[in-house]
Amino acid sequence: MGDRRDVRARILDTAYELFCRHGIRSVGIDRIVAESGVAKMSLYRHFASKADLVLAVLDLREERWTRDWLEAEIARLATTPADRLLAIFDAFDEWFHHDDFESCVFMRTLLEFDDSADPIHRAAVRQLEVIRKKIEAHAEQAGAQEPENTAYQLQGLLMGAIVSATRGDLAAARRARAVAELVIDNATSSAAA
Amino acid sequence: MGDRRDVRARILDTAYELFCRHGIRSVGIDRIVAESGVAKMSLYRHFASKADLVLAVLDLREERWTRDWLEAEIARLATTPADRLLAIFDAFDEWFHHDDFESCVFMRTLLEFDDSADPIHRAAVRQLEVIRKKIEAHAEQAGAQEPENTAYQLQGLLMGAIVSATRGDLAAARRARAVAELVIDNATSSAAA
DNA sequence: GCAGACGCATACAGATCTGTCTCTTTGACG
DNA sequence: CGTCAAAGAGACAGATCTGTATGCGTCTGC
Repeated sequence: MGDRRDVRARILDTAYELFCRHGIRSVGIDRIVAESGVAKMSLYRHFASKADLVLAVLDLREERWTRDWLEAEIARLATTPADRLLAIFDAFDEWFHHDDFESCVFMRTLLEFDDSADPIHRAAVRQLEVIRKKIEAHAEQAGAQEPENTAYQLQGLLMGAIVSATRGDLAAARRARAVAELVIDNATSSAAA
Repeated sequence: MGDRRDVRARILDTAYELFCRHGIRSVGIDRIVAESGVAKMSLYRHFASKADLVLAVLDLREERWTRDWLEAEIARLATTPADRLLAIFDAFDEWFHHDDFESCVFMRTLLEFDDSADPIHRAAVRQLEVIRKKIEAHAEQAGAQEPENTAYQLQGLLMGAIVSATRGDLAAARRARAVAELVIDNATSSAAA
């Protein structure tokens, strides 16, 4: 096999898929080993522990989902700053309609690890903050009066929509988008008053 | 001990506390047995399996939280139908500020059990629907044009706020309340237009 | 070619988990 | 008091989990 050099990548890819789809605790090391076609000792050579692997997967999720996918979708779907905020909801609508919609691993992990001192819990919190900061930057560019507050509100809408989509509501993003319009109008128009 | 007759209640109480606080998978039967001071065989005499106990806890949560607590708070905090919708957010604000805020076991369970055919997953979905139906009834009484849509939107706000509170945002309910005002105004005032 | 690192395979340790079995004790009721 | 069902206590089975140890093949750099 020529993939001698990217054993670490194979492990990480498999763990990424499994953790994102099924959560952390319900996926065992043995399953990751089996599905990645790798020796268990190779996994523990590259990652000190399961927790270490989880943290690596959360970072990879930031790279692939938050940075590469979400930002690209926002840029693709909208041009003006105000449209960009709404485009997040359009992107989520597409996401929810994917056949293999896997829900949000950050929220899943946050709820699964309830100890706020746990590094895994903290990593999930941090990843949600990364997303909120991106929303806040867009809100600022769109002229929101209180970008931080608006970002909190919009992210709340997004997270609620994810839970709704996870229980099978495919219209969740569109419904949330309608609310987001009200929020954005209110946050930007109060300047004119 | 005089609590010979309510062994089942002691088990259920302990499981309720532990499952609601820490989730399902991270709480083992042994811990429930130890903390309820009951013999393991007594637990399995009253509940066929752990899954059975989980379903009983979800039902108990509906009774205690959804029916007894939430409805009572709504009635206590508001009198008019429109105020009642907003009172949900006020109740959540108090809930989030409890020292022992335990997050939402329905959402936690929904995300923890990703198989939509699993009875536990389905029970969590059903419990969230029960809550949405209650919101819908209040929305109808408040004169919303599309009570179902409004209920979906308000519940999305509530669920997003819960995630936010779980990551430590104590202002989540107040922020969501401000958005809810926009939603309710929009849903009820479009009749006048 | 050869040393050493890397990967595969697999057995294993030790913990934990669900669920069962057995034995003893206790309490309710006739 | 005697009976019987329920509860307590704890060992146990079997599965699964994380993590380690070992032995063997293979590729790479020198």
